[in-house]
Amino acid sequence: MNTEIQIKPEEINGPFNLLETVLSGQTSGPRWEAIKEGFWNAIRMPEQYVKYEVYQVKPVDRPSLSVILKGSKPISFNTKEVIHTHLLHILGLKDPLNEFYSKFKDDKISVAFNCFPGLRVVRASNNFESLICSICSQNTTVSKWNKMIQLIKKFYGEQIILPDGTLFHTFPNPERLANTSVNALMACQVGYRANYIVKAAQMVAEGEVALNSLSQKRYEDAREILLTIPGVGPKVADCFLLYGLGFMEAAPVDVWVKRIVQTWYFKGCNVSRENVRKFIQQKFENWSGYASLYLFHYARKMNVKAYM
DNA sequence: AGCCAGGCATCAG
DNA sequence: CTGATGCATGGC
Repeated sequence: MNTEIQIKPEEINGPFNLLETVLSGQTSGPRWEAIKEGFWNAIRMPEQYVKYEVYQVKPVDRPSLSVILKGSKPISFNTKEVIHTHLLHILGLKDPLNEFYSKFKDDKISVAFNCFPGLRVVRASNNFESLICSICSQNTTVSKWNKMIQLIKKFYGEQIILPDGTLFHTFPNPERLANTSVNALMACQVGYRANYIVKAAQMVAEGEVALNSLSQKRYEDAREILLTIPGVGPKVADCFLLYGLGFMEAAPVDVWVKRIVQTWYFKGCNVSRENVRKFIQQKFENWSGYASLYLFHYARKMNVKAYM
C-alpha cells in the first residue's frame, strides 16, 4: 500500500539540503536511517504505523522532495495531508532562510552560509525523546549519543514491524523510563547520564515538568523550568528549547560554538559560554538558533581547534 | 597513555 | 560570581 507525496519548490521557502540537514547532529531526535539517496523514518497514525522515505529530487537552490509512504493498509487522503504538513514543520521548510542569509551577508557567519546552503533547523516529532537526546549529548560525540538513543529504543521501546518488513523501535514514554533502574539503563552505554535520564523521566511522568505546556511560555520562563531538571544545564536546556520546542531565539553553546565565536568575533580571547550565548542572542535575535547551528556545523566540519 | 567529545554538579575561593 | 575537578565511555 504505497503512495507518494511531492513537496514542491513553491512550498519550500528558500534553499534546502536534505543530506546536510539530516546528518548535522541536531538533538531534535536520533539520526534518520539512510537509504539509497535518501532517508527514512516512521510515524504513528491513528490506524497504523506509516514508514516514509524522503528523497531530494531537485537541487538545493530550487529544492523539491519526493516522499514514499508505506502502510500495511491503504493510506487515506487525510493521512497524506497530515504527514505532508508534519514534514514541512519538522524540516523547517517554511523558515525564510534567504532572509537570514541576506540579513547577515556581510558578517563572518556568511562563510558558513556558503559552505552549507540549505541547512535547516529540524524540530522534534517527540518532545520527550528530544529532551533525552539533549541530555545524552553532553560531553560526548554526535555518533555516540546517537548510539545511546538507539539502544534505549531497542531495550525500552515498542518493537514494530513496518509494512516492508523493516524492524522499528519506538522511543519509550516517560513512564517507562521513570520505572527502570539506573543500573539497567547503563546497558545503553549512557554512563553517568543514567541518573539524569531516570530523574528527568520521573519529573515528566509526574507532571512536575509539563513538556507540552513549555512551548506556550516565554523562552526565559521555559528555560528556568528546564534548568531545575538534574543533568540539564544551559547548553542542554537551549538544545531542547531550540530543537525540541522550536524557540528560535535559543542559542546552544557547546565547545565548537564557543571556539568559533571566540575566533571570529573576539580575536581568539577567552569568553565564557554564558557571554557567548548573550552575544549570539543580541546579534542574531530570532535567528539565534540558526546562527548557532551554522556556527556549530562549520566549526565541527572544519575541525576548528585553534583559537587563532 | 592521555586528551577529547553538542556539559553538568559540586565545591573552593 | 568565576574557576577547577570528577564523572562513563570510546575514538584517536
